[in-house]
Amino acid sequence: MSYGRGRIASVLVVGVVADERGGGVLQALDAVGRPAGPAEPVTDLAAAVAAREAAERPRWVWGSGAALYPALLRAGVRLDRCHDVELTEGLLLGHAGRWGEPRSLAAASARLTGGPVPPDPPRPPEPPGHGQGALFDAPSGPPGPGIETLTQVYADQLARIAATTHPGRFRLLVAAESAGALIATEMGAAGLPWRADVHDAVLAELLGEPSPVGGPPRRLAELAARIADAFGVRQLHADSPAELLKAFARVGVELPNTRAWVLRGVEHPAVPLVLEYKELYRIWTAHGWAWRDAWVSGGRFHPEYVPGGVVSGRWATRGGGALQIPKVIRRAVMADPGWRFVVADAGQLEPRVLAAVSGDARLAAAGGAGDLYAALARDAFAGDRARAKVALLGAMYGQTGGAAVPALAVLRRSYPTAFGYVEAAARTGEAGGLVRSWLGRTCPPGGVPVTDGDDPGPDGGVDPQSPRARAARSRGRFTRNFVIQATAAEWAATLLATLRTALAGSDAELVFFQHDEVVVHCPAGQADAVARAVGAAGERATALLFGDTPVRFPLDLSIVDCYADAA
DNA sequence: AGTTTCATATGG
DNA sequence: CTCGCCATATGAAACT
Repeated sequence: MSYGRGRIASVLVVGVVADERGGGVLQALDAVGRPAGPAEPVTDLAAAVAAREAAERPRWVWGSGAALYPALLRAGVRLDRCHDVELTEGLLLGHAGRWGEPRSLAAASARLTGGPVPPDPPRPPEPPGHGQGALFDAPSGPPGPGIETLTQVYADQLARIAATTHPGRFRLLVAAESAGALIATEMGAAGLPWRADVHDAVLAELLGEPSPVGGPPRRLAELAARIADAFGVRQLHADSPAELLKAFARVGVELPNTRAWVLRGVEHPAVPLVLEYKELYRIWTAHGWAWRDAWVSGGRFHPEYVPGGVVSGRWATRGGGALQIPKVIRRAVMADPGWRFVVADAGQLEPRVLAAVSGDARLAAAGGAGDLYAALARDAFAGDRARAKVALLGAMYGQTGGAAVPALAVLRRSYPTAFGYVEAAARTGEAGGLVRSWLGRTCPPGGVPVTDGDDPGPDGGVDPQSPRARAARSRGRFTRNFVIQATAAEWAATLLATLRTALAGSDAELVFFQHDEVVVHCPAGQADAVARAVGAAGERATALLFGDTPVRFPLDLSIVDCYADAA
């Protein structure tokens, strides 16, 4: 078996719009977005798209993959690549400093022709029981933009992309973002294999039997009683921070809050009980029986992924908390019989991104090692890996206090170029400016710059305590981290898109993606080949983004039956 | 009664 | 002198 295939020399481009009756219009386009033939009205859009995909595998241009692709997928049509006008418009508006303006095809067209710009319609979540109803959900309002509108906006977007700071990079960003929309739809439809019986067993082991009346399960009720006992009271809601604070105060312990790390520093017989209660209570409410009934069906967990749902370009999810599945609950994620999971995790992704984008040769050399922190420690921290790590993380997050301060000074001295890179991003943000990721995603604008209209302090400077100054520093930390986090998201999205292409036509399916981690479900006999394909996708992503860089982006790969067993 | 904010947990 | 980034989800508490 082999994965991957060659590129076709010239990629055909076909625009597509849907009508409300399952039909639509196709339109071949040339390299600059002009019509390259007559518009082709069709009555069965899914069939027409499927036929064209099989014959030419074009790049599809459409208003919104989130709106069109689910119905195509339900009809059994899988597409190789697309240009998503709505996602691209969001990226272009951001690049132009017009973050937050409506980004729909209709809005983009209105800006082009000078008409009134309609606000983006709220996107209703896909109903959990999808699969019935019209092939393409009939919009309740007036008919959507036609094929001429689509082609005009597409051509305009191509021109605007060409005018960005780094057009080549921006094209990659648009391609990755568009592919992400396809993958998110496919992944949500496929779902993550989920064994309800194993989930039940985990819950029974942790929580005891569920209460028949919907109250807390047995072990939680027992813990609550023992906590009340330890405080010498009849009853106590351990999940209420206020009650807990009062209870501790009565036994002479004054606490600022009831966070776990605060409680851990307290000597009292109730503490270990409370900590256990918090942990189990969380699992019961957020990932217990009710969660399973709502989100798991047919042996799969079906979250709704939202690519680009986070300002940094990371994916979000709507409902189900798919990106916060606790480690213990991952025991329920089991491969089908005869199948395996290939789990790949990009270790130390963000510091490696800093090494690659900052142009700091010394840090880039360290980034060539399998363990960047260890290399950093050998190079500049007298072998102290822990100190090297807090220094680098502190620099990327904007830490200014605590034990990291001396380590940060070492970092600044040894890697001035890398340090200066994040410092510059922070200063730009503090001053109210915009920063961009490596491929050109732009951060949202901030508020008013700190120096304008702020009352001078006693020494004539700006009061660092003022709300405005605090907000400026907060925005500086945001922009400082944005240039790293957003670029890391781009690397991961590029890997994912590359991997999807490599796996196309095989039995392997992408079933999970979480920031810097991807899970593929495949027949056991193909697991080794899939693992190699994932590794190759990582190398391809590195080359596409950074070209010839000494920085490596190694993947921790494991082949497992159960997600919880992944390294 | 319904909505918003707070506190706390989870994930990266 | 305060000072670590991005999120989602829950229930309690505080609002309207």
